Amino acid sequence: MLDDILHSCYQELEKGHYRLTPQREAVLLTLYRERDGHLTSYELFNKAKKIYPELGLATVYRTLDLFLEMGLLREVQFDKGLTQYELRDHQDGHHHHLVCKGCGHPQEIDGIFPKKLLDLITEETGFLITDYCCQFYGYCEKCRTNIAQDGKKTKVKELMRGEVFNDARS
Amino acid sequence: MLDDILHSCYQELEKGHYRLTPQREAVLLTLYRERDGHLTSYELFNKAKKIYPELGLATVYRTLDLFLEMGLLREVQFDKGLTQYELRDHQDGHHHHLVCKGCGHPQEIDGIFPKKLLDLITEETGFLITDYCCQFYGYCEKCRTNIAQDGKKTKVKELMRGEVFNDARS
DNA sequence: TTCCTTGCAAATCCTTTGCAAGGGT
DNA sequence: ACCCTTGCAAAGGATTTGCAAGGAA
Repeated sequence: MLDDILHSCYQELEKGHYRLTPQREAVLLTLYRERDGHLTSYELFNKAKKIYPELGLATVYRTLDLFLEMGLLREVQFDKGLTQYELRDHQDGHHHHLVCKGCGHPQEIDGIFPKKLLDLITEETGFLITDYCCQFYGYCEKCRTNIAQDGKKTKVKELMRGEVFNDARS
Repeated sequence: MLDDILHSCYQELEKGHYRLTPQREAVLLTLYRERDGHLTSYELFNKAKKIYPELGLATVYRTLDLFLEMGLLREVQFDKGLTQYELRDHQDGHHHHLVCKGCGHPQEIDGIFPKKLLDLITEETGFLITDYCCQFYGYCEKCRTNIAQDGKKTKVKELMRGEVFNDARS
């Protein structure tokens, strides 16, 4: 699986006469290792740095832009000003997100719209769909329990910011 | 309709011993007037300023936070670093977005998941859904034509940034 | 008096950019 | 030699925060 991704990445890069540098490899490998989570650029930077310590943050951003353009990645935005990245999984199709307004932790659920539906939309609107993503907002089981217990939504919300920024999920 | 919104807003505010100040009213009215578009905080600020010229940008942000917490609004993020706001429409149900990767212009399409589906998700995951939003990415009719004609995706992409930031849609 | 609310300016956070240097081809 | 790529530091843009002042309850 990783080999597949690396290989297709290498091919894509070659098309544009780009190189597979150690920096880019470190970013890709990190994205692969953490493919079940949703990494912010900063989380990604820190983790990839462990593979290639000279890595600079700007390079991470540039690499992400490149990978995005190559269609290797997907950007997801759950929270204001926080962009998270995930490897696009060409095998298993799309998944959607359950974003908890309590703890901010995004769960994933599998699901795919029938191709018929997408075609129908294109037919009706002229809009050609290349990708899609659905977010469900609400409260996860854990937070529902917490809120039921002490009703302290606000505290949970503050926690969430902390969790996301301080990389507590790693 | 506007009266309904204002009234429910006033009630919500009262609950928390908050006030319906002219600033908040100006923001709300602007959101209502532009309910078919998707306003960035800055667009909102400029338009609301016409109603209440002393309005400050920080107040707009604070008001948006408040309204968000009250569930009056929805945040949508189509593009990195650009948060857009729209009044939540409790009458007509949900709508989804067709986000064009060419011109960046978001179209809306109506659509609603059957409540059965939402319940099923909650049942399976324990996640209680309070809101949801689906984005379809691709190319709108106009951009598809442009790309077919001269293949200049990049130029279109640059245009898009300009359009969004320079408030050309107003 | 109390405390919600505000405008302004400063601070902060995330992301992009300019530039000179490094390194394949 | 050419040009892709990089790290660093500076710039940029959006959002938040500190603070003193205004104003309703």
